[in-house]
Amino acid sequence: MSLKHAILGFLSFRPATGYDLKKAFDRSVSHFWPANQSQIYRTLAGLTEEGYVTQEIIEREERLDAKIYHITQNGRDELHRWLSTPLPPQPFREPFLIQVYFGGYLSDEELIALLARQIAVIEQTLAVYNQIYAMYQEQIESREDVRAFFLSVSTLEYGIVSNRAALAWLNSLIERVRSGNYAL
Amino acid sequence: MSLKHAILGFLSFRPATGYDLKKAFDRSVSHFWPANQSQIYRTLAGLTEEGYVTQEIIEREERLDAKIYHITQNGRDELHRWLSTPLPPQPFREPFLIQVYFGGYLSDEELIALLARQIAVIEQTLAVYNQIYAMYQEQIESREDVRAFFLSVSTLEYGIVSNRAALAWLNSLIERVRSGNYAL
DNA sequence: CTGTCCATGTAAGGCGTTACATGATTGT
DNA sequence: ACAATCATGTAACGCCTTACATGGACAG
Repeated sequence: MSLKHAILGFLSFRPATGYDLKKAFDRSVSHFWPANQSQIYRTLAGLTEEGYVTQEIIEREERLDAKIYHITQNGRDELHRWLSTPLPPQPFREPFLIQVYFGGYLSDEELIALLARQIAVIEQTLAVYNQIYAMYQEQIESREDVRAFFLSVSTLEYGIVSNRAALAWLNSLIERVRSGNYAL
Repeated sequence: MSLKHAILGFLSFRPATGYDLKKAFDRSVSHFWPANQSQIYRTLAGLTEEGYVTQEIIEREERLDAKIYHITQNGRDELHRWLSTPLPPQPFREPFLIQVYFGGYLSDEELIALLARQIAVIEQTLAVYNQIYAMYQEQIESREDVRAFFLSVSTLEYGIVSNRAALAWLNSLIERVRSGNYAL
């Protein structure tokens, strides 16, 4: 379960509430690990039981208590252990590719529409990634933790290069469908 | 739920048992849609209820009945409808990138080992994909359904180009970690 | 006679999503 | 007056995985 370790990672930077964590995810790793709110709370409960984090409870009369989570030494050890542990190959599921796989049932028009839509989606994603990347480029000079920062930003690079590859493939596919050149 | 439609896709080629389908998945789309046996059986039950497939029951005394599934016209319609329907953007989860994101906690050695392992895994995958692709290249000339065949094979191309992009990124990352050049 | 193939499923549990529910504070 | 932000959670459901269970046929 990687959500667990991603949460430990964020808590290793600073203590946070579940709400803070949700924002941290959305701001940084959501492009390769979208996290959902209710699950963050459930995972935090689990981490507390396992002794990887502790709760600092802030009572707020009339409302539910606010809870600030702190990582324990145990939690830091577990994080480091996991970071250097090879992960088993991950199953990868891409429904869009199923559509292409059975694309023989679609007309050229339908097929090209399908591909063009996908291109539009990816181009939008890339525009966002590029913008964020540019922002990081400005920031990096003034940072003390250059190495750690660089590594975290490199995951965005991954997003950019893999989306570019997908885009090139889609464009070439449209071209070949249009020209009827079905050579491999 | 795309498994449903992938199954309909295979049944549109020919009737099959759950067992046959499992093999069909493993042989063709497992690189972007690994399917698991128990789920295939459950999904087939659902498809039957929905009227997209029918069961031809072969009784085998002493053993569980064998069931051959046939797609109905309703099922073909549903397949076509789904194939041309835009899919909502898919959440994408890659735990390896979480490891890189928090890679600041690892030493250069640990980090490079992590990246090198990933490179090895991808290179192996690519070797397999390339081999299968070469096999298809030989086959395509003698096929009548060139267009449909071409489209199904193009999903393998996707696997190849996206893995190549990942590989290039990993190599560049190792290089930069080694040289301590943390520029973006 | 051991293992692999064929062929079916059930059970249990984890991960993840969507929807719902509460309530104070701050900004427009 | 209304919406957004802060902050917590529960409930229900669906997808997917892992493990387990059965049993004939056939090949080495």
